[in-house]
Amino acid sequence: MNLPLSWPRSLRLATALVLALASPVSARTPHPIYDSSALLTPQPTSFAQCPQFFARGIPPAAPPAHRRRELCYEAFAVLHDGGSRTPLFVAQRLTRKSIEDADERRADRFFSDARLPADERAELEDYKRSGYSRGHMAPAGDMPTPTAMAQSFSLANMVPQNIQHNGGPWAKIEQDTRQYVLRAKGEVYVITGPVFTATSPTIGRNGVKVPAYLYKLVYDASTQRAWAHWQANREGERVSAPISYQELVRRTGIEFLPKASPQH
DNA sequence: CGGCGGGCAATG
DNA sequence: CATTGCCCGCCG
Repeated sequence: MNLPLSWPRSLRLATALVLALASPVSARTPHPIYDSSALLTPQPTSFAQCPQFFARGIPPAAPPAHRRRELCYEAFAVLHDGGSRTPLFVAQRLTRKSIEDADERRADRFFSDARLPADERAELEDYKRSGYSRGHMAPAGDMPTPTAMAQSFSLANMVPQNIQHNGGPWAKIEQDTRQYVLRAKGEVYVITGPVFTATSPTIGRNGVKVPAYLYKLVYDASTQRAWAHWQANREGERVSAPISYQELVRRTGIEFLPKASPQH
């Protein structure tokens, strides 16, 4: 897409977004990046409509539960849990090219995801002065387009994360993952999520659950090798040695890389 | 040390 | 509501 370079940068950016979203925007509509409804309305709410984020096109097999909702975004997919008001997992497909494109300016505009029912979603006030940071599952630093960058700030992509861990060891794991993808032969599928315990605390009026652990599964489709990072969500936690795929499945109860879709 | 990427909050 | 400045940890 080539828009006139004589236009102001903001106009070119806004126009590109409007075309990309293929949604009519009136003259008084806010800048698409800053309008969560325009950001999300065209996005499907079933994994069947975004299989590209899953290895072999097959989403993880999680034990059935109520108040779980599938959300597709431009560069990632979320299984959201209304009980914890957080994602259960967030899936991405990364390639060398997508990482090379991941040079967008950080959007830094968090928003509550209006596609979720009000009694299932986190609000900005829940995180404010909670002592926890809004920790991306699909990292902002992975996002290859302005729209994907903006969408990554949905609270449906966030969990309450220890501030030091998020900015330290966890950020390093995210960087290491990007470095791995830059050297990989083809597609790398990454699934990131929280793990709660019976005594997990909550934050805010809506009771957003604070995870005890965070995991990040990395699956290199070209080598068929998989491993997982497993980190306690607490201050002082260091980058720990990766665990096996099977050990991650055992700890979470989620079969992240099923060989085939479940039979009905 | 500076740059970068993970965040935060105060300010008009 | 958008800008701006700031903190922190990691890395070259």
